[in-house]
Amino acid sequence: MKVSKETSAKHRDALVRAASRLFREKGFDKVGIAEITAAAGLTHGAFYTHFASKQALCAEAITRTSRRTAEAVKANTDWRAYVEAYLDPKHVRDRGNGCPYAALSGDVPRESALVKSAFSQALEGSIDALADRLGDRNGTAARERAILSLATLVGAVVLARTATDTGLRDEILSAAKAKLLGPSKA
Amino acid sequence: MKVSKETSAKHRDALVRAASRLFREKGFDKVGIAEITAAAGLTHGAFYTHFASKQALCAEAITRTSRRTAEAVKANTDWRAYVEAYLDPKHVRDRGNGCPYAALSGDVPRESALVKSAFSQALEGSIDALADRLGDRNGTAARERAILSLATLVGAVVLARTATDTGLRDEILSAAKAKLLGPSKA
DNA sequence: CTATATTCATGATGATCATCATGATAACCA
DNA sequence: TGGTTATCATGATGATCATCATGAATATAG
Repeated sequence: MKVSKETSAKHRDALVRAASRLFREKGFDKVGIAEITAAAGLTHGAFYTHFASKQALCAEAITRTSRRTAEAVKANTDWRAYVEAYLDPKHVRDRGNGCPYAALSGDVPRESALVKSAFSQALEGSIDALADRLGDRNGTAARERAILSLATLVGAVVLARTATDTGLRDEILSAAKAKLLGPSKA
Repeated sequence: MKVSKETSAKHRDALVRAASRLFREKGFDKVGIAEITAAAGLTHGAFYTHFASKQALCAEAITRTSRRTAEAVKANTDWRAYVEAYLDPKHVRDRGNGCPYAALSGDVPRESALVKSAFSQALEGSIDALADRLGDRNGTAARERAILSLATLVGAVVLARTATDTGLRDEILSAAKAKLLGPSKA
């Protein structure tokens, strides 16, 4: 069953996309090759013609998703809207389509160097994009502001996702919103 | 090989302690029953006389560790020192003995309801303890301040742990320190 | 002091999983 | 167009793992 170069490329892309979503949703360890290939409309046999290993796919999925994240940051013109969407219960619920940093940073330190370095580079890129987007303010360097905003956003969503009751969840989200969009300065 | 009630209790405690450390260090999925029992000086056969399931042990390990965390917060009298230790590279490196929220929040949403609810209750307790400790300030309620501090601390350490190079890691830690212990107010 | 119940060790069991082997099909190149 | 090669499906394979079964040993109750 050979397939045209074009179709093969589509399959590869579908695998990376499916992996990206499933990894964010369930974590690296709770998603198998069979599940990923099935979600891409293939069977497990097709996997190793496209990727050297599961870890290699992890790395690629991270790179792809975080590139999209950085692009979204650069394209975005309304910081307030961005933060509000980020800190929305919908984002807390929809892990599979949300921020890769909030979804995966907990797992990354335990994975292979390949995955770690893909993630770390991706994070650098997103911090750069965010720093460009935010700029200096009140004597705090853009890069520091970017790092801080990211840490607060990620920390809030990660904690909010552990809440079993929506009261605590919303409290966490509101506190972060108040801080980031806060009383005086954004 | 029956063992005295006292010894049995010691074994149980050793299991919970070993699990707490190993789970924080490697995550729930990357630690097996055999590894935990071995770390406690037993074999896998001893496990099910003490716990109904791995998930039950997860829940108990979470509860125990976070109780200790909350107690440490309550006992602590030097907030600045606490934050500095939390945001120290040593804490970033030593996952197994560090903050359970930074180590496990990423995994918890994917585990069973038993684990989730243990974690969520634990988090509530720690927030309460921190709120008592911090108090109101600048018109921001203690509880909101506690949640925000926790989100920033956890977000910073979680992100710092993903950095492959110490430059980015230290940048993240410093930014959070500046924010929390900041220019004017602690 | 004896009978019983409990704790632990050894050793299945069945499930899951990443990865590999093989063969069929069809694209692509000469 | 025919031979070659790449891509996919089916079906191992070997490892890992949570959990259970069994038996030995001894603490503890009576």
